[in-house]
Amino acid sequence: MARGQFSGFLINGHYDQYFGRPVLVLWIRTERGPLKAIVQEPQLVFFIGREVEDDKLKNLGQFERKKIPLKDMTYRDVDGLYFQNLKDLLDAKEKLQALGVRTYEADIRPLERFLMERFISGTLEVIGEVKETSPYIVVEQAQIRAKKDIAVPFSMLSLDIETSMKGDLLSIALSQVNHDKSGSEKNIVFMNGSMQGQVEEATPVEWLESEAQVLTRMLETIKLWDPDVISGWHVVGFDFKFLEKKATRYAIPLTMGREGDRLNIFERSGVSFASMHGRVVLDGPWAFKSNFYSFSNFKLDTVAHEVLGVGKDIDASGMAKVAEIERRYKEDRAALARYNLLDAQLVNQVVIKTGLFDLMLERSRISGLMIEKTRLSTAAFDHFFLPRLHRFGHVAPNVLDIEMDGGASGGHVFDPVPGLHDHVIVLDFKSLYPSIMRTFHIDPYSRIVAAQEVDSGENIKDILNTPAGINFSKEHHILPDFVAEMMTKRAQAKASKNSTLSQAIKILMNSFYGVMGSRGSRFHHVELPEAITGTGRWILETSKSIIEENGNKVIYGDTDSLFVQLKVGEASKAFERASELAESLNIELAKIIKTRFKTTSYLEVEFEKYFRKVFFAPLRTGEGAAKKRYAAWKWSKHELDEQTPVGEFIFSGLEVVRQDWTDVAKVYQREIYRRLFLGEDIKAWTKEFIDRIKNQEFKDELVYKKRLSKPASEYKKNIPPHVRAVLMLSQIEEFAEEANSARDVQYVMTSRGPVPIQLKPEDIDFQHYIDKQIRPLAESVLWYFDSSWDELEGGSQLDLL
DNA sequence: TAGATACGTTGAACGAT
DNA sequence: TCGTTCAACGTAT
Repeated sequence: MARGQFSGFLINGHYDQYFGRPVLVLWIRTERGPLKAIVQEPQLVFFIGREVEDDKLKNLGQFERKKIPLKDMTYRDVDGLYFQNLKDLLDAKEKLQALGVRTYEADIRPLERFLMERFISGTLEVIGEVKETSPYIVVEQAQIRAKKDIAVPFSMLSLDIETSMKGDLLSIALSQVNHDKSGSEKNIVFMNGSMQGQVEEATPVEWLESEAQVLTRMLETIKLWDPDVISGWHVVGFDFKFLEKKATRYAIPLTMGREGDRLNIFERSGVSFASMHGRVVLDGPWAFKSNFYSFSNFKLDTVAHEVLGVGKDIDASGMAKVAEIERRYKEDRAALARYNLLDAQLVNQVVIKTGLFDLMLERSRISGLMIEKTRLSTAAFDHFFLPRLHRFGHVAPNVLDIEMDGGASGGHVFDPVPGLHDHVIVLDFKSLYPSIMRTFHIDPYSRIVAAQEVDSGENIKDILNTPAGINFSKEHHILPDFVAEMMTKRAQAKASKNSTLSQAIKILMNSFYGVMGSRGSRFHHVELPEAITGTGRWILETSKSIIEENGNKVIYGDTDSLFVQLKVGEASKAFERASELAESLNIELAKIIKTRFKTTSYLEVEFEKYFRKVFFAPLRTGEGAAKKRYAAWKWSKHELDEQTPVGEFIFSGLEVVRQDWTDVAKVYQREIYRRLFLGEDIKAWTKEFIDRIKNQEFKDELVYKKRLSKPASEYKKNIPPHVRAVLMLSQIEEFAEEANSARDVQYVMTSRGPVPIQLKPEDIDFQHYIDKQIRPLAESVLWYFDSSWDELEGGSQLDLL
């Protein structure tokens, strides 16, 4: 056996036993192909208090207890318990829990512990005995260490199946690309049936005789093409589940994994996941959502259209789509193959064009989590925090041992002044919560150090008391340094135009506050989020005072933003004045923080945007103006000098941005605010608009769209309109199945009440739309002119006379 | 195989009139 | 019929 050295990107891995000995298996994408690294004898350990008597450990099987120089987070000494295999460790954890003996870090899995203790994040180096080189490299006795700045090309296979209404497998399309954008592409469609229709070169089809043959050829092809990533649109919840049923029926195991292992499908809190050895599963909509992409909706057609400007081959949805698929299967299988393959290709294209997979890789590099786990914020926190905590001499509790508490209050929102305001600038604190953590040394470790200092009365000058009255250590901390490192990296990424890396860092930093506030984190303590939000509120209030002492008025603000009204004379130099205000606020805040807290401020206020006009609508229920709801006319600098500035209309929180309002309401609201800002007529136009609705001009803009948070039949306390619509659908046999599994619904209001659009109702209640979708939006603005809806109607009646 | 809180609006449900 | 409460949804940050 020759020794070899490789470097690459960690795909995934797992704990296993080889010949009775524990090992970790790591799948790595290297420049020289896929590699399976086997690490012998990973450390299997958790901790218990030193005072726990050996007596209590009698029935735990084989383990070794060692004194180690570590304490828990209340400064109690701990010992390590070292095990021979994972099962013994988990058994011991259970038994000790039953005995009421507290364990520490017993819920950390061996692979994760291995990676974090070596500071491995995404890329790594493997040295060891090369056992095999084909079809993948196998390295035994592998030694692994972190290695940075490695780029390797991933190959991605997109899979899409077509099925009939009664559950036959019609075809499977596979499309594989290299993720390096080289453009090379492999395509195939396996069709269950004989050749039919006009076959084109771009759509290679294999005509097969049975579902079993289609399945078998798919598995053979995946093995041959050997992709690093398998993707698809709802590929887990639909395609994989469907294939699994067929596989069971024909006793053909779904050996899609890199070493011929079966596809593993499992559920967690109602969501389906899938995994296999050596390949990443990338489910399009799920991956886009968990990476904070936003589209009008998450249908492949919509996303493809918004990203690529192209659509699917079959322009229909629901039953019509299924019908067209079946028609093609009967009459034109080549056309079905084209459609099937196009869907598979579209998934690859949107993933590449949006940079989704690049972002997933960057998040893996930055967080240290494996690609499929990058959404797990608490795990990401553990990954950087735990090894550092150990080096400072402490172990962490299990997640389940975290104390429940009332939770912390959140950010501050100012009461806006209702009505129209001229010349308003918006100042924003850049990454407010991370910069608060950095400035005020907010961190699980610095909190326990300060608590210890208070208890012992030693080193009191080390203590920083935050505005919320919570203590942290100035000198001893982990998170503030990590935040500093991330901020520096992000600045470099921005300077070198690496927006993907910058985004990955932003996502990670933004998760810290949530993690510390979450009872799903082993580091949760209510004082941590409370110190952050409390400091945030103090900063916002202090900033308001500073600005108002200088004669400008703060008319609104939310968590990390301040809306400042310029004075009459300042309007013509709005942009210069805005930058000055931001700069002087930074300086003033830093001074106050230096004086009061004896620490350096890393807070940074930025001038965000200039609103020529902004309108805060009155509350529909109660006094004053609504928070988190405004419309604005934003100008850029050059527009100050233009005769007819165009600007941009901004809607925040208003109906325009809500998907549960109808299009007719949105069309109306956009226009009424445009007219408000430009000083054009509103009343006559509104009357006209109402008439247009009555004249049925907006027949296609009347659909309500709403999601269901649970199956329609489970709504018990009350039955809202959108649920009524689904229940109506479920009464009709043709739609019953669709209705029972519906996660969202589209309906229109008729004289019979809400009716789902599938039933194509004709008796639309136009008056409902006028009263419920237009009137409230009109009244918000009419209020400003001391006018009312009734007045409008009255006027309309007068006109008739 | 758990990031957070703050907020507004609608309409059903319910009890009092 | 009216007023109040609250479930449900979607949003801002």
